[in-house]
Amino acid sequence: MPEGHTVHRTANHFNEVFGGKVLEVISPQGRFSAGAAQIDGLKLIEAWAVGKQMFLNFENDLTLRIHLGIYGKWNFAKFKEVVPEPVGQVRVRFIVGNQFADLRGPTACDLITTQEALVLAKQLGPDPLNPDSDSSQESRFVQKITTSKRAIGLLLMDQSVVAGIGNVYRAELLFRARLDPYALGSMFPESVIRGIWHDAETLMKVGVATGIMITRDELLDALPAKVDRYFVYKREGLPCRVCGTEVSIALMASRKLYWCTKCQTPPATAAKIET
DNA sequence: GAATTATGCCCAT
DNA sequence: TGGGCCTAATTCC
Repeated sequence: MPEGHTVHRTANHFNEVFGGKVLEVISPQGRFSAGAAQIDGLKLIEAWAVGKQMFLNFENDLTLRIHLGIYGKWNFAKFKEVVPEPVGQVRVRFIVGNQFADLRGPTACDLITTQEALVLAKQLGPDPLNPDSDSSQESRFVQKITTSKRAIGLLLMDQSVVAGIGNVYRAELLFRARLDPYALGSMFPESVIRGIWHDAETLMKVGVATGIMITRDELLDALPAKVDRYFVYKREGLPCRVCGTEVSIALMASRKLYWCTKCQTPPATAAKIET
């Protein structure tokens, strides 16, 4: 389920299982054979993530950049005697001791220099899951949103505005703030946008900790059911959990947008007059 | 067993 | 705006 929290969680897991160790790297599927050969037998220095991309720094300044896209998945497992045969299309397999990780269907799996990886990471927007001491990430986010004439629903999906939010968090963050996805960034007072940033931090940290996107506070203590877990995401035609109005669906930049037309409104009139 | 769908993003037009 | 990528799970006959 690749929104940013999943990628950070995977990076953490990689550091725990494979960090500082010499990896065996192969491409059972064959599509990454040349790349695998270049890092096979090298030590993994560190795994790190920005937004939806994960970076694996190896010795000799080589970094593997992985983006799961919409299909990509990781599978981590242990084995007893012999590594099990790969199931399905395994692009890359990492093996250390009696543990392995299989990567299937990534959009991107490229070997680049560590320097190139740093440049790429810098081009991404602020990431609510990469903490900073001086709130500069929050400031960047607020600046980008409040100076834009694009809809807030588009801005939250733009990885150069904020890195790591996807379709689920977009829908749920906007509902929690009771904001109309079509309202333009420049219509919002800074305080409201700061609120979204902090809510994103909160929700995505829960996502990293649990591996599940929990966006309704009452579900925090119970393992939520797999389906119909959210406020509005994938709930088109069902009653809004707050007001009972049918949840709406529309395409926004060819992605499905879910929202409640009654609960979610443009920013307050007072704020609009100011701008 | 076939068709549809997906939490993403690139590119061409 | 629409097609392509690329894989597995779910839904539809």
